[in-house]
Amino acid sequence: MDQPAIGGAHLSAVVLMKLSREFFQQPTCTVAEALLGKVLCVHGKRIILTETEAYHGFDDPASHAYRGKTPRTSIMFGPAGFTYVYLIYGMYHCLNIVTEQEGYPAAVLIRGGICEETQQRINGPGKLCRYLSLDRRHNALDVTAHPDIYLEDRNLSFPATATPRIGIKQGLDKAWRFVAKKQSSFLL
DNA sequence: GAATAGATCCGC
DNA sequence: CGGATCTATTCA
Repeated sequence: MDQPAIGGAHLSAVVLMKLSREFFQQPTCTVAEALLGKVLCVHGKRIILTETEAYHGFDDPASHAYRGKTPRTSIMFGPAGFTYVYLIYGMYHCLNIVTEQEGYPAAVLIRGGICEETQQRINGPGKLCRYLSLDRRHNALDVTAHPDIYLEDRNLSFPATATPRIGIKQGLDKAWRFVAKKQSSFLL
């Protein structure tokens, strides 16, 4: 266990808990919704997440793993907490975090958030990866162990609205996209 | 090998 | 609404 030391000596210590593998092993929609308000840290840049999508299982035609394991999607079948970064439309990258148990294909797509430093809103997975300089070199990294790519829990919880996912033509019956409600005091 | 559709974004 | 731009996957 690598829990932070929050013993008696700490005064105004902010509890910055790095999200653990157990967190990502939960059901994919649970993880996707719980990620709202969590902070994605990549090479020093911090994004407060406000929009995610779940892709999982064998009954989800929008999932890359729908037709079984392929070289590209094999990471989705692996253990939770690893990145799945792929190139889309020849020019953009999308960042996902693998969820659930090994052998079950599942991941959460990171779609948007707010840059902590500039308060600038970032919407869209392609723009988010471009902003963070993420590409396929960052595929299959363990976000529960990587020193520069991880997620933080600040004990914020953003109420979520669930909607159908964006940019897909199948699986529109599922409300697996989670967006932070704007009423949240944090989001002005 | 060739064909095709794609978890996007931007500009007209 | 179409173009950019490329590749994973499927089909012959």
